[in-house]
Amino acid sequence: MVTMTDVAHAAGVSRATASYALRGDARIAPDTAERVRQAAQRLHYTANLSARSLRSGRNGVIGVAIFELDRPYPSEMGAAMSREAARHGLQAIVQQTSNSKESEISILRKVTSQLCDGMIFSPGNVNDEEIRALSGGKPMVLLDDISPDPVFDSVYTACIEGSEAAVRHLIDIGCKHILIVGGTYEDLADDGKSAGVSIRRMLGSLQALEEKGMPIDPGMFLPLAPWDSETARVCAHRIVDSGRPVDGVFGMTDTIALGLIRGFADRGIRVPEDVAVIGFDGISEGECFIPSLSTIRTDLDDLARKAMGLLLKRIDGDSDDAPVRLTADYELVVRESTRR
Amino acid sequence: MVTMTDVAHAAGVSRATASYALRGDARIAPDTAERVRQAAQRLHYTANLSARSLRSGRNGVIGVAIFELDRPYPSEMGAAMSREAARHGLQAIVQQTSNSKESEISILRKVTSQLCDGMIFSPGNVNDEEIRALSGGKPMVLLDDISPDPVFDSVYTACIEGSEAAVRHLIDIGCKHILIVGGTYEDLADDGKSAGVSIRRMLGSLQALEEKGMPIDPGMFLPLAPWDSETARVCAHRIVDSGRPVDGVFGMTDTIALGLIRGFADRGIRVPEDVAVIGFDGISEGECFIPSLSTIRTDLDDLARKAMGLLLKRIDGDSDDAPVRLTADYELVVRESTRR
DNA sequence: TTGAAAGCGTTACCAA
DNA sequence: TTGGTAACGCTTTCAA
Repeated sequence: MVTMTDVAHAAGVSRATASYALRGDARIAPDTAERVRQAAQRLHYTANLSARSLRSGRNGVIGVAIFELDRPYPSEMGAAMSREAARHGLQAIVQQTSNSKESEISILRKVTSQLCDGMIFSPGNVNDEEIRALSGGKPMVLLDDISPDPVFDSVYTACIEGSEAAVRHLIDIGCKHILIVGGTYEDLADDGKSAGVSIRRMLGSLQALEEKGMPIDPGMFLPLAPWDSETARVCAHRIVDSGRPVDGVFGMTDTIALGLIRGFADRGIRVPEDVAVIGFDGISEGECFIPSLSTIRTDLDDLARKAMGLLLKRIDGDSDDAPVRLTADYELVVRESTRR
Repeated sequence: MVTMTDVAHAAGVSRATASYALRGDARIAPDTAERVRQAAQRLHYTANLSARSLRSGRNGVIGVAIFELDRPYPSEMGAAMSREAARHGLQAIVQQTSNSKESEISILRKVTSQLCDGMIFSPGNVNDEEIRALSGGKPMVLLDDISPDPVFDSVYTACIEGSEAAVRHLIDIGCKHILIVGGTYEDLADDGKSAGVSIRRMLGSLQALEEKGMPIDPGMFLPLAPWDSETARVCAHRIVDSGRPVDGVFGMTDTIALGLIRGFADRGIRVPEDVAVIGFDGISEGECFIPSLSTIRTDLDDLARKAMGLLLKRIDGDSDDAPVRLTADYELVVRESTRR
């Protein structure tokens, strides 16, 4: 391994000079700096990030923790974060929490442990207080934080407005018998404030129904666990087999919506002719599907920009303000699954 | 930030003793060790990985570099690697190379830079020599390395055998006019040895055709760049519009195959009734698609197990052997897209 | 404009 | 069984 000492030696300067030269400090004479750079290149020198981090507390690495790497939405989000980090000359490292508390804790420790300068984190099973204790004061931005009084900056998906737009769209194209898949009406009652994604998507749906003067019936809300396409597929079978009238469905994620369409197809129900289906997220899988999926697309580039912006501000110490909450842009994307 | 010194102080022992105690060294008296552990827990101590890495050269982190985080196959692979790392008590960090040389180099530098103990790397635009120069002697396992004389251990997808199985399956179900999408026949000629994924998938396809005594025509092989579903969709349009007879298609990746099916649907061509379609990879998206996609599924758990096994052997210094090459298991999965 | 030297938090050697 | 101490490679202050 070639170290800074080697480079300094090869260039005939001290370690300090080499360090300054390589980071472009103005105090070093141009020709000295050039000599050092040449030596570094010749020796294939790369800075030891552990040493740098240990000494200066910074290493240019941003941690991104998402639920599952093998699901489209979180992984597209991780990709957006990586791109955004690169735009700032930083390197993102992505870790999956597997939606387990143990794993979330282990990842949070890594932040404390100086693996990265800060972290963007999707909390699942761990609350703000636990995060604070584990973060050791390192900057952190949360995604869709459900804490009632926040400790960290957070960026939200536009669950309420987006779901409202989704259900409004179903009503606008003439749906009379709408189903919302992903949560139950009962959950709405006991949870006034600490509203998770599922609750907020129900709230938005309700707003659209009320606004349009549609009848509201608790039976319109169907729970689903886990939120995956196979479960949704089975759910669609049950909907059809129950014989209840349905002409529009809002799946709380695209993955759910695609599973529903697949389940309807299994029973000979056509989308959009018999039932219109709309999802939420905007994963790229929906574009290629047959029929292509209408959805509320979260602008992941905007989400990444906002999250990274907040994080970098904290990292640079420019801000000691109270926690900030931002919401990512979204857009209604109308495709074949609701076109009629 | 609470350090080992704080813990040692709180437990009334020296730093050295605290260090040994926390890592369960047998030399420390049980009650001393317990006292140290209690203190560490009470103070929310977490080891500084940078310091550990700097001193001992190890920090329990494994790097995984994949092309794109937002494509199903690489991200499912990243997930498999993360699970496998966790099974060994290690933490995987995933980085995307965005298939750019600059980015691959920047990531390789991170290995050298002690961010992780070793790396699993999908080389795209960087050759073995460059990797060796940049890796600074750190252990590395490559995926589908195309180098003629390898420097590193490598794990391969079963491109040749898998593609052979795919095309054989098309022939078995009665296809007479087969197309292979993802590479051109001309590429086969100049590239005898350093065979990339595309070339190897063509070679396997050819073997099946020969074995079954089917006529071979260079026009059967259609290039595609980039390998994504939108491009494949357009390709399907062109196939249909050309009017050539086709009753079976092998898409070199599932993403290609799904795009082809979508493109056929755009032109009213039914899969599998008019054209049977099979892909390669086994991404979960194919299960839910309409029709569900037949494919050669790479066993990603097996791939991860083999790659991690090789890497850990090198990290532990158990092996100074010549580079090892292993191949991941695969399986033919027959679904609706070739069922008739 | 450059160099010497002091640490950052940890581990590992050696001595007690 | 424990403690002192010297590194690991880098950055940064202070002097020259």
